[in-house]
Amino acid sequence: MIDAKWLRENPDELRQALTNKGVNVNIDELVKLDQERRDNINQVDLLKQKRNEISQAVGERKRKGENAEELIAQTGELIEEIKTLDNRLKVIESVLQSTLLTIPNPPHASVPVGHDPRENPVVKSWGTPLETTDFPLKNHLELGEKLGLFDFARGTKIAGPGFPLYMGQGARLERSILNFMLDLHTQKHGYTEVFPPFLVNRTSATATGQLPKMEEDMYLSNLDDLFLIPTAEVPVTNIHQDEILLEKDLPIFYTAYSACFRREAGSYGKETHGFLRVHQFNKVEMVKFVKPETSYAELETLRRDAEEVLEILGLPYRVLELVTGDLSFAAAKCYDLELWAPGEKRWLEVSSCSNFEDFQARRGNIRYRPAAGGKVQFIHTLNGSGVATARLLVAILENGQQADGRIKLPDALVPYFGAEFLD
RNA sequence: GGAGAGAUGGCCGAGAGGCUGAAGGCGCACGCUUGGAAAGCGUGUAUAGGCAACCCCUAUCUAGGGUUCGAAUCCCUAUCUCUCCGCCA
Repeated sequence: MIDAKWLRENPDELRQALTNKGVNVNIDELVKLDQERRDNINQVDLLKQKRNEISQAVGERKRKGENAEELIAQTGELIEEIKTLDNRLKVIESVLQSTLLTIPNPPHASVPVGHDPRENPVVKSWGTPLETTDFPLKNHLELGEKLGLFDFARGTKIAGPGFPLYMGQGARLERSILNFMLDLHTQKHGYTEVFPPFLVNRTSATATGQLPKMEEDMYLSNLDDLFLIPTAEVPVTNIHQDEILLEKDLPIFYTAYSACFRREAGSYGKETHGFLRVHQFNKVEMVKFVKPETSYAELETLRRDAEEVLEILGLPYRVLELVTGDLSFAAAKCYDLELWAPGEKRWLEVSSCSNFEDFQARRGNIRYRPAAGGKVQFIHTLNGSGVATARLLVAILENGQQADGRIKLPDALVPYFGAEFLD
């Protein structure tokens, strides 16, 4: 959420930032509403002060055993007025609040301005994408079918399209990958492992920015008003919802496995075969709570932590810096990591690393107390996939395929999987 | 699902219509003391909003309503926590 105070002082800056993000918001309306709110507060506070003074005087007289009837008689009108103004204020604040919740985070000044995802600059490439081999390259579906790694038809029978069913070595490989990533982040990168709830309430989904605008992208259990999480970011960021952290405890790094559930409404058509776009997938997420002045440095190390997963696995990847128009609702800056899938002959997004600055912290009321004293401040939150599988699995299969039909696993996975090859 | 009990500041815990933004303790910070530390002593220590303002004013004792000139305190509702019973991986 953006700061109303900042908005009132920098309406033009906000207007430009939102234009860059490709969003149209009536800023003048908001500024007006904010002004109305403050006028109302000034009025009603004055009346309340008067009422409190009278009440106090009544108290004093009663203690002395004196009559206070004429004082009490003075309050009738005052109280009615306070009620009226308080009610009006409540309406104004709820409209203002709900409007503020629909305003996306303005992009950071360093983010390249653009609207088309094809404009996202490639800021890094690692490894050499596998283009040709002396045998025909298969895609993950063909490879998986041959080795019996998953069964999409039965997954569809059980739940519906987009709900993958892993079988045998496929199931084991998925689990191995997740364990490998969790171990890397906890043992080498200094994250604390958490295992969060997979359903969250509205407050949590609002804090991270999924609500109110992306409700139709999530699965909802109507009876309980709980949402299946689209990413572990939601429950993990909300660990410290409504808390005041101590500076000495920052930064806080969490990593979590979770299944992720996405309705992917309106994305039928291309890119949907196999694992490329599914309703349920597995992901290891990294979440950081940091002091504001460090968040951009933390974004870079977060990205490095994600990159390292791919480097240790020996998978060629590239990093894109998202242009303003491609940034998500809550992000101020974001990098996407993409893996090369030689069978699909395309890049697959397996990680998004974002700095939300204080956007989520404001919505979730996550703050910290500076050690030197002074005012409590909003912290900055970041998160990044470290990384999302299903798609990672695709890249491992397609990059590891051999002429004889077997799949060679990256060395780092062998201890987890218990064998060098899928066969 | 049934029956009870409870929810107060970073934590523990008083308070039972006005003098309570809230005693006392712990913790924390600073100072004194000390060769240094511990102990001891002293001082300070919630958040948000309004405002140019650390003065001031308003609000906040789980949340939302109500009674009252005045509510942490009384009434209603909701939520959460705990205990017991039932069911259950």
